[in-house]
Amino acid sequence: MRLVIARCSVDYAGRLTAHLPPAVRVIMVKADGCVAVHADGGAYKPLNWMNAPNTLLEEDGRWTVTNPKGETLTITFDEVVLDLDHALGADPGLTKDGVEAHLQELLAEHPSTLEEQLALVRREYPTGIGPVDLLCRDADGAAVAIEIKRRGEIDGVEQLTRYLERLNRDPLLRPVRGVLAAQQIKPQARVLAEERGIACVEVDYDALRGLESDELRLF
Amino acid sequence: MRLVIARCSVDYAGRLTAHLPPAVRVIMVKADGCVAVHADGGAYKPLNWMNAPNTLLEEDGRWTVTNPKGETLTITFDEVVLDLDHALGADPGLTKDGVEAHLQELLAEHPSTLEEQLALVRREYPTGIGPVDLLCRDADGAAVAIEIKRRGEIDGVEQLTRYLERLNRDPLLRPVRGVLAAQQIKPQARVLAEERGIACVEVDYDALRGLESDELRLF
DNA sequence: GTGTATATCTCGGGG
DNA sequence: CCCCGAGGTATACAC
Repeated sequence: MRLVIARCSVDYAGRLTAHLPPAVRVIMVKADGCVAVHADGGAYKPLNWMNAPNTLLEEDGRWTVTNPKGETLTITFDEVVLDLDHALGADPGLTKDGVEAHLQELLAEHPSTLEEQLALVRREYPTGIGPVDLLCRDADGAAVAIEIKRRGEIDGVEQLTRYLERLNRDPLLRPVRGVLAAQQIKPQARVLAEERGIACVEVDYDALRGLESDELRLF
Repeated sequence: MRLVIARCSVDYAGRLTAHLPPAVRVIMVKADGCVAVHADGGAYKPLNWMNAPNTLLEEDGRWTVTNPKGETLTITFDEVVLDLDHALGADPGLTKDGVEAHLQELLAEHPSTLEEQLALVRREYPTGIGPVDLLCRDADGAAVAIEIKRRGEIDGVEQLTRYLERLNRDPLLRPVRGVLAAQQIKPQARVLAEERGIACVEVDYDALRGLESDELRLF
């Protein structure tokens, strides 16, 4: 990782055109070649950047970063305050918990927490325009498509609506109804879902994890 | 801007739980208080971070960053390689060109590039669930709702569909048809749009800018 | 503040 | 490679 503090101006030309007038900034060059120009504020996002892979041409008072797509980032230096380089080595990486994937696992294991006697047919059931999270059969054997979100919003209702429209073309599945399952469902998503005959179920993530650990205790 | 290079482990607890095992990383603390932990690769996004506003509690070998929502980022230091602080001052900020806003301006000025004799009624016409980019009247006086995107994708078709459903409830406007205008329209968006009777127009941004500069030359 | 749409979104997975 | 979906999305803007 190379860290440069310098008074500089920056120009980006690619997906858009952007310009930074001269000021003192921090330039971060990582081992994979990516370059980021940071100001002293404004969250973690850099003012300007260029992701790897790219090539860095270092000339007198000017860097030109070019990527294979033909985008360029040009940094023009007025004054360099600091320029240091320190190898960090590979990072072991981040471990996460609590995301939608885990919620999907838990609900796939315990579909009856959404609705009595609901039985899983398949996770990630393909529809031609993307996979629906869970396909189930209810107590009467009717198909139920379930979309799982951490937060239920309008997008999720739209997504499930598209899947339902597709699934209902299949004579072997028809009629398919929809369930939106989320830890929290926004009122306007609930309204839109109800207009479309889609059920909404709020899911208790911690309770589901409890079920899971109860099962583990049995073995 | 404070820059620390250190062997450290990091834990985040908030919207999810995440852990970083010990390794050498760069920690960036900006003037606004935001903290970002960077590895030596992987684009501009930090491995872990905490945005402003927050409070940084610096203890012996451990930083605890807490924000008002109750999320915490804990950095435990094994060894500090470097710790420097340099005030950068305020940044004049980025100037951009080529985004949707400019495309909207240009098309509001030249609606006839989308369709002959099309005339602007209003930009950002309110619908109750958000504003439609342009509302126009065509050669026959019929209302046309136009959604403008840099890239036309399924989301844009969904969005315009929602607006059209709303606008068509208004007896003074009805019937309203839709046009999706974008620099590039993806095939699957085109298919969905056509299924719904929405026209697709690909827009030449450079040609529009040319029109604009031609006009400027007349004055 | 909520709701809505944008982003040089980034990032990862599957075909 | 593109398509698609998720994100601790972040960010801006209107109501």
